[in-house]
Amino acid sequence: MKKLLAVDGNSIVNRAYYGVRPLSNKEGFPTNALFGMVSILEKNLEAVKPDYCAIAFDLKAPTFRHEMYTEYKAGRRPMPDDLRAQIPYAKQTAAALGFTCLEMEGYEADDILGTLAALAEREDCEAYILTGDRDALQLISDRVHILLATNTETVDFDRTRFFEKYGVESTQFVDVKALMGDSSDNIPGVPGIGEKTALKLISEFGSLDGVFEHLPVAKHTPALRAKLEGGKESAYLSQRLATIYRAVPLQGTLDTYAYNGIDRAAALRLFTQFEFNAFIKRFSLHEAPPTPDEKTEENAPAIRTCGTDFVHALTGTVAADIVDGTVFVTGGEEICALDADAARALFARTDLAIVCHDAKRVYKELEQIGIRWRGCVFDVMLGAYVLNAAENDFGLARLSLSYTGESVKQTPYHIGAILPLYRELDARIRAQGAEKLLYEIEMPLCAVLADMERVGFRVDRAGLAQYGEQLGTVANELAERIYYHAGEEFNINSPKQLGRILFEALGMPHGKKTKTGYSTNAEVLEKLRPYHPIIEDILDYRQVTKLKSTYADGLLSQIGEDGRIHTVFKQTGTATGRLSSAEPNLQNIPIRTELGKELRRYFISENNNYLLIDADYSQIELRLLAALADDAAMLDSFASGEDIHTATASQVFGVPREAVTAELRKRAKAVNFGILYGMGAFSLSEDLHISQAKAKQYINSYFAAYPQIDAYLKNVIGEARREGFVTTLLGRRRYIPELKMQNKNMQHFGERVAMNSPIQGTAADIIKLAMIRVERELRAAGLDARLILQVHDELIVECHRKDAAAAREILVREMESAVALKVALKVGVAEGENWYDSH
DNA sequence: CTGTTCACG
DNA sequence: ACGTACGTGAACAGC
Repeated sequence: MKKLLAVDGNSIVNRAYYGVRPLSNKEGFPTNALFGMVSILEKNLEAVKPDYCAIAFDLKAPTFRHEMYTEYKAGRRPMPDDLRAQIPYAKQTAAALGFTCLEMEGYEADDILGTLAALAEREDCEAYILTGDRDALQLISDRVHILLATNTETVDFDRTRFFEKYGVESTQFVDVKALMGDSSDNIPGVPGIGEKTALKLISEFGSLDGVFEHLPVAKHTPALRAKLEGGKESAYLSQRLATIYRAVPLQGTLDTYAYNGIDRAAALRLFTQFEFNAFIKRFSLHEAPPTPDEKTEENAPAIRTCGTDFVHALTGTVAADIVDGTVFVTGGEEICALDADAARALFARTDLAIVCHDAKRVYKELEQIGIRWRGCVFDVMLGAYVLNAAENDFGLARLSLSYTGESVKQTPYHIGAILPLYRELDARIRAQGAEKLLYEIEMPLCAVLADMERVGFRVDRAGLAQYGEQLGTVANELAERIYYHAGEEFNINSPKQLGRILFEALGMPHGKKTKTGYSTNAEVLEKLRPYHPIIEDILDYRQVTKLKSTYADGLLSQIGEDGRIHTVFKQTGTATGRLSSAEPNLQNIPIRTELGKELRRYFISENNNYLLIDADYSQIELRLLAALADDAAMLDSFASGEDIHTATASQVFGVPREAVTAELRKRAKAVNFGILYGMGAFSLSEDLHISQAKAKQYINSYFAAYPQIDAYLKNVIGEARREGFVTTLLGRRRYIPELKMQNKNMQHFGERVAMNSPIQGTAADIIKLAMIRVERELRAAGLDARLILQVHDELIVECHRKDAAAAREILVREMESAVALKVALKVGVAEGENWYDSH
């Protein structure tokens, strides 16, 4: 039997809106109801596998029910603005998913659904009505199911299920409503009669008519009889209001609503706009539609237009195109299958400007086949990152759609997408004054990063393995002791099991709870230390197993055949402009505890003839805060060369510098850090274990001591609110949609982001510039030295001993002079045979 | 696949 | 009543 899926659009969108946490795209447009709707529709398309699909919406205009009863649906809270804004898109989106959208003046969505259900019954078809509204349950019949969507699940109500739940037939449901009323629709019912009484009456007398026909003879309590007598008229009005009308003048047969699958182009366009990347993936919208027959020849028209000898050789490997003398290249997975000679000829040409997507990858892939090429003039991925670092998909497909409105599916290589994208991005970058950032920082940097990744960092494999074994022994001993204390063996790594042991078996007082249970993090355990010796063992166990699994074992598995670890630097991975490091992450190698710091002894130089030189910016973020805010007091402190936290302590606590104790300095340091993050009194009080009042007092004193910092931070927030984004020194943008959201917590988060991002991002701009200059100077001086790692404010160079002094000088000089600000940038430097000694 | 925890700047 | 300092990546548990 064929199946119809008919959806109450308003009801489902409404459920979705309240069921899904607030979401928005980078422009601040709310998308949570849309997200929820797509999710529900997808699930039910999958479950029902319908032959016909329709979705009905209410219109604003009054319906026949309002004519009957002017109070109908009165007193409803108006739809929230951010939900209303999503409704037109909900219609478009449902249509893109293959639903025929229906709306009819004078009728509600329910009536349309009722009419469709009746149509389905006439055409011998099974109907599934998807709604969140129980009113629709009256439509249930042998052929009509109601899929009742709640926040957590969708329940399939058929006749049996309905009877089990309510004890009456679905056809009697309207009469129940007629008695009990419905506060959400403002249907009056009989005053004083609720659901229980209504169900009892209808099940006893069969119908509303039955109830009133038997009224003279039925043995009701006097009170009930009085209510019924007084409420007869209201009951019959309510019955008419509650009855879904099943003869809405719809045109056509069921075939009008035939389901033809989703409109991939439309869905991709909408999902891209909403930034529903998970759905783009789930529906495979980025893949070419499955038409394998035509693939081979027809799908690569752009390649065929590249009618020159060398590009011909690239067919099926690199995507390349020549337009106006420009070759466009994008990194493909199979680039290593290139004909090397043809590629060498292509990349040796100096008369071509070559534009890529993900140039670093192209550089590295070419290197695999022995071609060193660093000549990309524009990387569309980096171009988009400069325009808004807060995006998270910088894939070519998404960029094309967002910036040129083209969906790229004509070839697997997206060739034609690159030129229009390049033109659009270049224009936008110039318009926002970020040319220098792209052309002088990100583009040259990606070449530097490609080299750093290729060179890698040597690791002492045997030493690291031995360290790992020691950790293993210690972990086992600790585990035994923990089991002994607990009186049983359990998985210490499972917060759930650990919580059970600590807070149930051993009965310790639990602190915070997480979404899923008790919190067992280090902060909580620290407070439990005095209660039981098991706590110390657990903390030690956590530390030791973390070191072993993530670092000892984890890093060992990543050592290449050359004895070195080759991390991947992600250049578009952070919202602030920083790099990130992955596979493995070399930017989070332990240093804060001695046991962890030992790891750094196994990060070594190439051999005895080489050294590691480690240079790091001292307090770069605080210095930038002083400079960006142009705060006289803090600039003075830096200019005088004194310890900044001591100076802050002196200012904030009003004591002479000589009187600043270690404790005061510690507190000032916490405040300095907190300010960078836009911290509030609560967090500072937690951090320093002081009262919130005291913390507030510290913050007030701080801003009194540094009034320009206060003004600067307020100003940044105001600007971010007006413009929608914040900018770094070199013009990198981060859009902050959170500032426009209704949710207060999100707004506060947006404010903290607005305060922190320009500082963190400017520091990132600066060290990137320094990296380019350092690498260039090392080459220019002909030194046997190269950059191998960056850790946000720190650069590591591997260098032959004979060149160490020169390399060290270049590092410090180029880092300190990368930009000229009102504050000096200071660099500390050290060297050694391993990272432990060189830091 | 998500949540928790913890490593870094 | 809630949540509460910015930015990351990896391992593990458990659904």
